[in-house]
Amino acid sequence: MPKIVDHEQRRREIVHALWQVIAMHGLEGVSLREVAQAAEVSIGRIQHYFDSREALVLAGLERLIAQAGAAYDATAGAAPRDRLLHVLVQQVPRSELGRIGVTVWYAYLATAVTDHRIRQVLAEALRRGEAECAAHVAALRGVDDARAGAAARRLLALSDGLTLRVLVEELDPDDAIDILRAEVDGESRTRRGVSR
Amino acid sequence: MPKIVDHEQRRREIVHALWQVIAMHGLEGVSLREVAQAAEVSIGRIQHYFDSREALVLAGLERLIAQAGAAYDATAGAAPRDRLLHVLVQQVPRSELGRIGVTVWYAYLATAVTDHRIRQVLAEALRRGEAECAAHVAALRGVDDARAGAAARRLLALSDGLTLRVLVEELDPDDAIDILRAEVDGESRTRRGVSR
DNA sequence: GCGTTTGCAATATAACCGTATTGTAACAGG
DNA sequence: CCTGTTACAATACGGTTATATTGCAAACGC
Repeated sequence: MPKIVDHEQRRREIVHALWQVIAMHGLEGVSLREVAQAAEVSIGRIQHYFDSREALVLAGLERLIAQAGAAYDATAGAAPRDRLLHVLVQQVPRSELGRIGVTVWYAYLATAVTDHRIRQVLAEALRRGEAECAAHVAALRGVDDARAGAAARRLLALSDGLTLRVLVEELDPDDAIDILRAEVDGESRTRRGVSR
Repeated sequence: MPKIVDHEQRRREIVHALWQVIAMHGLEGVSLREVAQAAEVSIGRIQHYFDSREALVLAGLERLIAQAGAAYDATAGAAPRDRLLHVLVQQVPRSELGRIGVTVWYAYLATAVTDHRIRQVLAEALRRGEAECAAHVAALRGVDDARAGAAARRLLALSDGLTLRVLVEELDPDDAIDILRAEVDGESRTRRGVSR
């Protein structure tokens, strides 16, 4: 019938603009006007592709998760140790571009505390990440599932905390990565002790 | 001359209401009207005691830091190990009241990423906490300052990450505390190995 | 070419925002 | 008692917000 455009691309453009705005002014600073300006499109267009501001914000989170998942899947061929390290290190911002992505991620994480819709989506992603991580730990150290899960939780929490400190500029990204690498490679607390 | 009231108490009441609002709706949901309603006072009163919304929000952060500092000072007589553990564990929300405080703290932490005024105030508090922590680690393990500082950063980051996961309800608070305790007591990576 | 459906842009609307302004009740000091 | 100052409360104002509504141009099937 009429005028066919690439919906997927339109949505992607808008969500990219959304991320820009979040990275600059936080989720608090997200308004349709601001996003429209960043995307250089009209408000009408955004309204056409997203039912509401809330729906847009949620779509932004879902795409962020999907993108991180794809980046992880791309490491499918690597050794467990490398994949584990990748998961832990990926979020530590090294470039300005990486910093934007992580800033957006933490903006969502923070609002998840008070917004239960966002928490649902985010919690599921966290759980998936933890399971992946645990599998690698199990493969790497040959411990049972319970121990691997606990170790995975610890590693991920450490990675989150380090990332947070890098974000508020209280920690150098390279230091954070060094700590994580040491944690993955030189671990002796599992009583099977690889002892570097 | 006229009508003397307790300024300190008035301000405290308003800031408490501010925290309530932040804990419920995030910093995004903070408006003078909302805070006024939570405090059961008029908007005029808030305006009388705080120059602007921004000043109120900042005062909320400063009071939060001061309160945490006081709680820490109250442990002055305890052993280094206990004080260290206190710093790490204090923020893990165990009660509903504690949860409110930590929620507010993380709301500020998240906006610090994009708001540089808040980052300044917050970064200084983080640095102070790290220094305290490092001193205890040094006393506890007898390592040099550089190593103690690195260990302190690691412990604090771990605590932050665990707390974050408790907040989004992906981790049980008791599990988080167990991990932290094990980290403080059963640490063997420092090559002085206390070996539990 | 024609009608229909899509893809928007433009505009209207109603709510809410921070802040400035104005008015007033209370009270301490002379 | 009176005067001056404080501590507000009430309200007005200009701006921004999300969203609903309206209208129109483009383009495909026929």
